[in-house]
Formats: sequence, structure tokens, C-alpha cells
Amino acid sequence: MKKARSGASARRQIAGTTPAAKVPTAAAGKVAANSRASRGAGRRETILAAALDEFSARGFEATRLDDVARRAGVAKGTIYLYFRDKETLFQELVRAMLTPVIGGIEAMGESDLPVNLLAERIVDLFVREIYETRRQDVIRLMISEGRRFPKLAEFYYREVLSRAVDAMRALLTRAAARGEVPRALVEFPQLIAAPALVAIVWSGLFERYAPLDVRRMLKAHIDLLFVPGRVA
Amino acid sequence: MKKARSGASARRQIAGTTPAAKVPTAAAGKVAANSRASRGAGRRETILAAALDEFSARGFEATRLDDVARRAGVAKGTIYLYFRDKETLFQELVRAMLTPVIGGIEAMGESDLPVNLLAERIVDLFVREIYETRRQDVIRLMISEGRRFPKLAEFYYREVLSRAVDAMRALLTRAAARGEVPRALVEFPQLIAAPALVAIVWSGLFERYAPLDVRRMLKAHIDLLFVPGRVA
DNA sequence: GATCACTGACTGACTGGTCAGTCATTTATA
DNA sequence: TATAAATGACTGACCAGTCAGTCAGTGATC
Repeated sequence: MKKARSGASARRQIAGTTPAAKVPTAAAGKVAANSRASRGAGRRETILAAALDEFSARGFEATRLDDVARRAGVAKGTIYLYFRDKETLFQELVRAMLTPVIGGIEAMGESDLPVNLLAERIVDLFVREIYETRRQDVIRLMISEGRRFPKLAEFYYREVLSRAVDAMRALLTRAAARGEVPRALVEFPQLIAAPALVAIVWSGLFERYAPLDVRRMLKAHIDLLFVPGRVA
Repeated sequence: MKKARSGASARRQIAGTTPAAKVPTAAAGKVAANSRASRGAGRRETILAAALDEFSARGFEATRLDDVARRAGVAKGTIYLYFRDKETLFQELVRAMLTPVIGGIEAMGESDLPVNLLAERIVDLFVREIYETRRQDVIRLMISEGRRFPKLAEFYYREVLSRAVDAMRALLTRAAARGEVPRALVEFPQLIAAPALVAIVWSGLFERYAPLDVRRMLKAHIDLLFVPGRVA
């Protein structure tokens, strides 16, 4: 990661530090199809999409911004109109992709369905919204590169993981009170999510040697944990 | 990953492709303390140790061989006397660190102790031999970089993972026959190891924000799976 | 609606630092 | 002394980030 030259950019730092962002939603409104405004609005998303492809194929270091630019159909300089530097681009990508799922996760924590039923909904949410989605790649990137981006790891922990864990814990606490779930799970909600992590890591590394039926594995897992007549 | 120049090295490819290797054992025998032979024998291990430090701190791409050399107290050229290139160095490191644990894992698969007891031994083996060891870093590297080293991923799958999975499955099959374990586990032995993966990933990314008592989590997990009076 | 000055998004050749890999030379041993 | 081992200055590819220049689009004016 080359150190930025001292008198760095910031010549006209447009959007690199915009707080929120959403990548998939494309066209932004009512403006004429090819007007300057509407094209400009799509640029950022186009670049993020290209960055997702390149970063998830090659990892952070090995990704060349020339390639991102080419894939986005844009000159390299344009990237720097929207993102301060490569690192910011990466972080914004993670933010943009993962922020939207937070709500869904927290909503789950408030439901009062019996756990075994709720568990199936959560599995379904994971498979449809993450595992069968580009978000899987983003989480994989997070796992792979997170260590060298403490800021990003903290963001991810604060904005995504800790919320998911808390929601899970709330849900499990209520279920445990009803005797539907052993108390140990309340202390380590990670145990519920562990197979999801396995799914993501496994599919990235070993899918070709030993494919994994993720849905069935997750189903098996909840069947193991939520045995109706078990000793709590 | 700069592409290796075409007429690449291989000038005198000494050890880069030696099949087996063990990194930690230092002094190799009976030779006079500072003889060339004995020093030469240690070089490879010294370099691997330095490489472990650098790779696990920075990842594959960001690691500079100049730093590895400095840390090993060796000139950069020396590295190329023992390893064909950076990639080979990385792969040999993973090989050297993980090959030794295979035996221990397979031995576990043959025991006929009751599962709940055996499970505690396995947890103990994992914590002592991997989690509290530099091997944790190597596995983390494997997870992070494995995708871009299909050869290495295959090696790891073939020589380590598949053996572990098979051993686990054998063990679980017998336990299931005795009714100690639900049959679903036999189909997805990954479910047993999942929390170990969580431990490694979590400690790498979030330890500072939310420390995790890994031993207790793993204990909680086996208590959840191996409830004595459960319905098989 | 035709003309034109103005704007700023976009471009891409360029710079400067970086680093994997090389090899002529030096050093240590047998 | 002969030889293998080790060295580290060097080369060349490489790429993040820069910035002077271009030109499509805009909107004011006649």
C-alpha cells in the first residue's frame, strides 16, 4: 500500500467520504436519460460494482485500479473523483453492501415466534440475502482483508456483527425463558451463526473439491440445536 | 502479485520443492555447532520462521521479501537459494506448519471412547496445538489467501481437511450407531468444527472489540451437541 | 431556435516510489 | 587453493495517484 504522496489529492474531494451509500439502486430519478446529472449519479455505483468484481476476484492488494476503471468503462482518474483512494473505495464498498442487511437482522430479533420456526426464517434470510448474493463475496473480503483494515473491522463489528449478535441474544434469552433453548446458547450466540461462516469459507476454498449443500447443513444444524424435548 | 518474469529463476532450485518439511525444530543433529552444514540446515527454518511473522502480519501480497530477509538475518538472495520464489515460500510455510498435525487428528478418529469424552479431548487438542499456537496464524492465512492459491487450497483440502473430516465422520458413525449422537452429524462433520473456525476468524478480527472465551465456547458447543438423553 | 461563453465531469499520459527476482562479487569452509 | 554459500546492489516491471487538458452539456442572450 504505497504511502500517499504528501501534498495529496483532495483537489476536489467529491463523494469519497459521503456517509451513507447504496450500491445496487441505479437510476436516481426523473432527469433526462443521458443528462449530465443522471449519468453522474450512476458513476459511483458503476465504479463500486466494478470494484466488487475485481476485489473479490483478486483481493485488495492485487487489485489494480486500472482494471477497476476499465471494467467500469471509465478512466482511472474518474475513480479519484468519487473516492479518495484505493482504501476508501474498498471501505465504501463494504459499507454499501452490508449496511442494508442490518435492518433485516434486527427485525428478526424482535419476533416472538417459537425459535425452531424463527430459526428456519433466519436460515432462509441468510441463504437468500447473503449466501446466494454478492454479499457473500463482501463478507469473504471482510474475513480475508479485515485484519489489515482495523477501521473497517471496527465498523463491521459495530454496525453489523454486534447488532446481529445482540438481536440473536435477545431472541435467545426469550426462548430460553420459555425453555425452548439451552441457556448456553444465550452466552454464545456465535454458535448459532458458526455454520454460516463455515458455508462462506468452505465455498470459497473447497467448493470445487467437495461441494457443500449449505441449505441442508444449516437445516441439520438447527435441528440439532432445537430438539423439542431436550433438557434445558 | 507481479507476474514472474518469463525466463524466470530456477537457476538452482534447491529446496523450494522438497516434499516434506518441519519448521519449528531448529538444530538438526550432531554436526559441530557452527559448521557450514549445520548452519545451512538451520537457514531454511530461520527463513520460514521469519516468513511466518511477516506473512501473518501483512498477508501475502503486502509482505516484502526484503523484510523477511532482514528478520531472518540473511540477505535477500539467500532466500532464493532455498525457495524458488515468493509463492513457493508461502506454500512451503503452510505445508511445513500444518503437515505435523495431521497424525494427531487421524489418531483421534480411531479412539473408541464415548463421544462426549472424546470431544473434550479434541477441543483440548485444537486449543493447545492450533489456537494457542502459530498454527492459528497459518490457518488464518490459509483462509485469507487460499482462494488465490488453488494449488495450496487443494493441498490443504487433500492433506489436512479431508482427513480431518473423514476421521470425524468415522468417529461419529460409530457414536451414532451407539446412539450417542444424532445421525445428522454424520453427514455434516463440519458442524462440529464450525465453532473452531469462528474462534480463529473472530480472534483475528474482533478480539480487541469483543474478546471471546474460546475454551468455554467450545465446551458449550459440545455440551449442546452431546446431550446424553436426547432423541437420536 | 440559434449562438456562444462557461462549467466541471471526465480523461489518460505521466511520475515517482516500490519490490520481486538476478547475478557478479565476496566470504567461509573443506 | 578450490568450491560452495552467501551477499546486496541492481534491473525492470508495475501501479497508485496526479493534473493539464478536453469537450459535452447548460443556460443566458438575442
